[in-house]
Parts: sequence; structure tokens; C-alpha cells
Amino acid sequence: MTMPALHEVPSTMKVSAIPLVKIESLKAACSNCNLRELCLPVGLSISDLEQLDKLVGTRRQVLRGNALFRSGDSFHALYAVRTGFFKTRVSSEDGRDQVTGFQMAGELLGLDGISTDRHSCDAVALEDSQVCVIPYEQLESLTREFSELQRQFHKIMSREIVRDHGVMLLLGSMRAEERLAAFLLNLTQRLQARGFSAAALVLRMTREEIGSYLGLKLETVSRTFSKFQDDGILEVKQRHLRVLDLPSLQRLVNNSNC
Amino acid sequence: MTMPALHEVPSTMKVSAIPLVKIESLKAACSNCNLRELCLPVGLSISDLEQLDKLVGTRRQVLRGNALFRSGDSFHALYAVRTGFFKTRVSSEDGRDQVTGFQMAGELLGLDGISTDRHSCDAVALEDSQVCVIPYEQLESLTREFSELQRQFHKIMSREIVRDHGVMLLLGSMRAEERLAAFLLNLTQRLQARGFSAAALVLRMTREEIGSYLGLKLETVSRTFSKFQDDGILEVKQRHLRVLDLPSLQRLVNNSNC
DNA sequence: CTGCACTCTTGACCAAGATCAAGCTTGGCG
DNA sequence: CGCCAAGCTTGATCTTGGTCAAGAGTGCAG
Repeated sequence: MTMPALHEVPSTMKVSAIPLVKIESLKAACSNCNLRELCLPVGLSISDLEQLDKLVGTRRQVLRGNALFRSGDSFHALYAVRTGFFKTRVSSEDGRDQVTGFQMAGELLGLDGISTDRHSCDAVALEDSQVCVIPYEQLESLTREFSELQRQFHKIMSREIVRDHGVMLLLGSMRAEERLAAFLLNLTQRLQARGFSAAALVLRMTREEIGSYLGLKLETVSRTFSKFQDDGILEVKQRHLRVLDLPSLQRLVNNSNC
Repeated sequence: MTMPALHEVPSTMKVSAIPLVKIESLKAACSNCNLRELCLPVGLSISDLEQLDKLVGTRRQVLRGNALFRSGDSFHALYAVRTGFFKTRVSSEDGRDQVTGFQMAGELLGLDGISTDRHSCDAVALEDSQVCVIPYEQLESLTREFSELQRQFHKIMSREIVRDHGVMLLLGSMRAEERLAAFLLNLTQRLQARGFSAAALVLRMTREEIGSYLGLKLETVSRTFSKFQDDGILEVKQRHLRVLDLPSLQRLVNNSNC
């Protein structure tokens, strides 16, 4: 039996095959990209898009387990996920670390580096991935010329701040079941926005990574998945999930004190 | 006995007295402001500063307990705290809320509003405060003209993202004592950057607000303060704190597993 | 000054989730 | 094909911080 992979591309979004060699030399083209409604180009006119094409120079491939950048690396560019899946992670001096987010196609990585010209987190590919490289100096000049691009860029940064506040709410005031439910709802919504089924998904991350993101231990994540399965809310087969009772998940998140 | 208030202005930063009536009509002037090394103007040349003066039009007073803006309000401007102290807070549907930050002089409020043109959190004054109003449309045009201002603005947004990641690390992986120690260290550092003593401070927020920010209940915050006092790390008299053993606080945060 | 509301402290008890431990599943590789 | 490592599940027990409750300190309003 084959379940649909999390990032199997639906037919409406199929991209032409890309030769894996010499990918650095491949020019990206936002104006042709099927992610342009999700990514940096949102709301841009055709002519603005052509300007963006000049900026987004190359693609870069990152194999599963490798880092796109690491905390301390000097900052030169932002990265738009083209295919694949990433996690970002911050670490404290004493070695504990915290997953701060999971990024999928169309999402931007590297905004943390702007503040000090050095990255302050690691971005690690959870599957073989490709990103579009957006040189930051050039993006800054282009946003000075094109106000729509400027507007969109600012919105993306602000959205990241709002997202982070939502995670703080989750970490600061939700119980384990609520956290996992919120996490699953968020994942399915983002997958749906990319044309995937909201009901069947394949997790790209381990229980430990989910736990780190949610401020829980991996055993608690595992137990909570089992409980959701017992309650008929989910079907769980390792990383293959099927959402059987979406309303229950939503109730867990919204109406949690009952 | 009078302890120094948290925001008593040290002599090197003293501002001229401001009439409290008709404050809306008072022109702010970044080029004269004693906060210019902490606020939006960081790194700007004299001529850029004069441009910024034209932008930052008015000040606004917010009395203790009142909101500068609320979640759902339409977004028009950013606000730079000139005097006073704020908290920001997000709420979930079911009424739980989470304090996402405390802002003091020189810090920017309202970045959350850029993403959807509506604010997504409340900003509430914890003491009588004044803010400089920075109309956002005008800021966007000005940053298109002045690359140094643009750079600084982007750094501020990015710094907020990095700060939020730090809070996630705290909420996701630290124990109560570590959280409170990290909170206190952060506060004292920011006060120090503003010319105040790092040793003696007056909290502007309740135990409940600290608890909400740190993902703890107010009783736990209170108990942990008491423990720090018993251990000789702090002197606690209601909201008046004196840090007696800074290295211990730092050890609690960095070397927490021991 | 007095009383009330708000905030803070402290104690006793409880429960959610962490920890420790054992065993199972899956997939890659010799 | 069988082995091993990584990841996952589940059980037993423990700990941290939450909950509930009582009372003390502080400051403002009448």
C-alpha cells in the first residue's frame, strides 16, 4: 500500500524535472514558479516579477540532514524553500536546543540573520530539498525601487513575528493534547494551501523534533498520538497520519478548558 | 526610604519637562531625543535624522492600564516608547492569554500589524507612558529613499524575530528557576543599556504578568522569588528587587542541568 | 483614619508530564 | 536474508509546577 507522500506534488503544481548536477548554475525564475502565490512574489505585477527574476539568482540543493546555514554563519542571503522541508533550531550555551519552526515550499528562511549580519539559528533539511537563493543586499535595493515588493517583504517579516507569538501562546498556556492538536491543524492547513489533502499526511520529522517544537518530551508526543488514535481522531502508522475527526481537533484547540 | 524608580531618568539622559496637556500636538524630534542611540535612529547620519524628524509627527500619552492598540484594531502606525513601560499580549479564542513581551524606552511597538493591516495583539501601558507615533505609510516611503533607515528598520524587525526565538527556547526547555533568572537578567541588561543600575530595580508588572510571560502560574513566580531570596541571590520587597548575586543568576541560566 | 480591593506569600495536596526502562517496528546494508 | 541502528510505543514511577485555600501587606477612596 502506498500512501501519498507529504510532498508529492499534485498534478496542478507539477514542475519539470530538474537535473541534480550543476544546480548552482540554474537560474530561478519567480515569474514561472508555481509557488509564486505563496512566496515572496505575492501581489507583484508582471513587471515587478521580472525584476525579481533578476534578483533570485541561483538555486541550491540541501540534502536531508544537512544544514542550509548554522548559527554563527555570516548572513548574505534569504532562502525560499522550493521543494522539501526544513526545521529551524536555536541552541542555548549549555547545549539544549529548541526547534523554532518547520518550513515547507514557499516559506522563507534566514530572516534571523538580518539583525546582526550573522545567523542565530540552524536551518536543517528534513528531506532532500531545494531553495532559491535571494541575495540580501540586492533584495534591499530592489525593495527601495519597487514598493509592492517592499510591502510584501515587510508583511512576510511581520507574519513571522505574529506566528512566533502564536507559538508562545501555545508553549505558555496549552496542555500537551492542545499543543499537538494545534500543531496538526497548522500542518494540515499549510499543506492544504499547497494543494495537498488535509486528511492524509506524512510527517517529515521525528517525535523528538515535534516534541522540541512543542515543548514536550518525545514519549509524551508518542502517547498523545496514541490517545488521539484511541479516541478515533487520528489514524497513526509511524509517520503516516490520517485525520479522521477534524472537528474534534479544532475543539481541542479552541475550547480547551472543557 | 526611597528606592530608585525603575524609570527615574539618570542625569545624563534627563529630558526637559513636557506639558501634559495637548500632547498630541507636540512635535517629536528624533534628532534631539536622548533615546536616539537605542531607537529607530541608530546609525543614521545627521541629514537622515532630519528626514526622520519630519516623519515622526506626534507623541501620544497612554495612561496606566490603557491600551495603545488592541487586537483587531486597524494598523496605521508604529510606536516608539519614549517614556514608560508596556506589555504586549495575545489571546486565544477561548480567552486564555499570553504576555508576549515587555517594552521600555526606545523599543518599538506595533510590528505585528504590518502583516494583515490589523493588530494581532494588545499593547497595554503598565505605567503612564508616552510614545512617538510613526505613521507606517510614511515610514515605508522614507525607507525607500534612505537606505540606512531601511537597514535599521529591517534590523529591528529581525531582532524581534530573534528575541521571540529566545522566548520559545525559554518556554520550551527551561525550568521555573531558569526562566525567572533569564527574565531578570534580560531586564537588568536592558535597564543597564538605558543608564540605570543593574542591581536595583522596580518591577512594573505583577507576578501574574511575569507568570504569563514565562509560562508559569503567579504562585510559582512568587515561590521562586522567595527561593532566590532564601538563597541570597535576590532581595525581594514586593516589586522592589535588588540583585545580590549576579553570577548565580547567570549560572542558573547557562549551566542549568547542574 | 478606616475599609476594601488588589496583590503577594505560603502551605497542603494533586496531576500532568518527565524520567527510566524495556521491548517493538522499520529500513538500510553487509 | 538477517543484523543493526534509529525511531517509536508503552509501562511504572517520580518530580515539578499547578491548584486550592487562607491570610498578610499595600494603597487608594471615602
